[in-house]
Amino acid sequence: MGEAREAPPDGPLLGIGAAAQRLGVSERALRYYHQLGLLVPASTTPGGQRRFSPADLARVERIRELQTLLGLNLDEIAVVLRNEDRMAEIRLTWHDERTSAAERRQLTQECVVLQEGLRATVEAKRTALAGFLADLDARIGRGRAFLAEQDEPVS
Amino acid sequence: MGEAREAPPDGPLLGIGAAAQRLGVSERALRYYHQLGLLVPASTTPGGQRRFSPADLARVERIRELQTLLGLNLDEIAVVLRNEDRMAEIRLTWHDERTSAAERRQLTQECVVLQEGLRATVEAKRTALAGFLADLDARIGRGRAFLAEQDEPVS
DNA sequence: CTGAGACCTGACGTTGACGTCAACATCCGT
DNA sequence: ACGGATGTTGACGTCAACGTCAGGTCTCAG
Repeated sequence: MGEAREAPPDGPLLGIGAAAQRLGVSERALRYYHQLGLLVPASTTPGGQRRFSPADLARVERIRELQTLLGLNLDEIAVVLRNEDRMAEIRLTWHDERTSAAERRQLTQECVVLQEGLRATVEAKRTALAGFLADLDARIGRGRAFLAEQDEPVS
Repeated sequence: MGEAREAPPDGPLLGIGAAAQRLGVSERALRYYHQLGLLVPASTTPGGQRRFSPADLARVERIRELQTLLGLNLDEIAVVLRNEDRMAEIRLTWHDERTSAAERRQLTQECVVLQEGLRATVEAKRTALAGFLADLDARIGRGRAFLAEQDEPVS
């Protein structure tokens, strides 16, 4: 308990090129996410270059997931991520500090409500997808039946 | 058998304004879909105005579904729809005509393969969504636990 | 037959999420 | 200390999927 004060034991920090290559995204995208405040590099060199931690990379993966899987735009993703950040922050200052339990309760409440909103939309999407799959399976089944019927013309 | 030759018993045909309103999309979108060949109105007036059948409306709903649910772009959607159209067409000329059974078999085979490709991507998406939901539930669970713990400070 | 809508075809504008290029700055191995 | 790889900030370009005019045409109730 207490490895380092303000420096979480980051693994290797990557320059923007390496990070981009590892993630399979463009450097431009990473700069863009930074510009929007979606992604703040773990540190920057005195000269102003971005250095990305593994946690940063994970965050980018999450961004892409929210994009491709849920079809959220970057503004919506910002909301989701800010929420998750607050939850994490609250858990960090958990038994710590006396920042008023009631206040914390309030924040947590808000976050939970928002997450449940997200959950609902995700659930709806999954349900719709299931229906879609059933439909597809029906089509495929009919197609396969057709093919089988032609393989054995006379039973 | 033989209600009308080239006129399937369409219900009411709608003008583009009514169709758009009923579907909750813009007239521009409908014209755009038509322009791309995604949506061909059931008929057009001698003066060149589009008249949409219920089947056309269903098609638009499917387009939107493929957009929002699967995140496909209109080109990809065109592929999917053309496929489905061919399957339907084959089923229509089913016991009819002598357009070579082998040929039909070939087409069906192709369609089934494509549909299965789509199925795979949809399935993958659903799986990913399930993982996502589990993650969300975990977060929400932790939040709720926090709140409950504060409601009963001493057990 | 007529006129108020409804509709048509261009043609240009918009928005989100970057791509691309220019001109300059920084980092780091030797 | 140096130089090539790597990075930085603007600024403009792009692409899909429409939005938004303008200027003319079609439809259909009365």
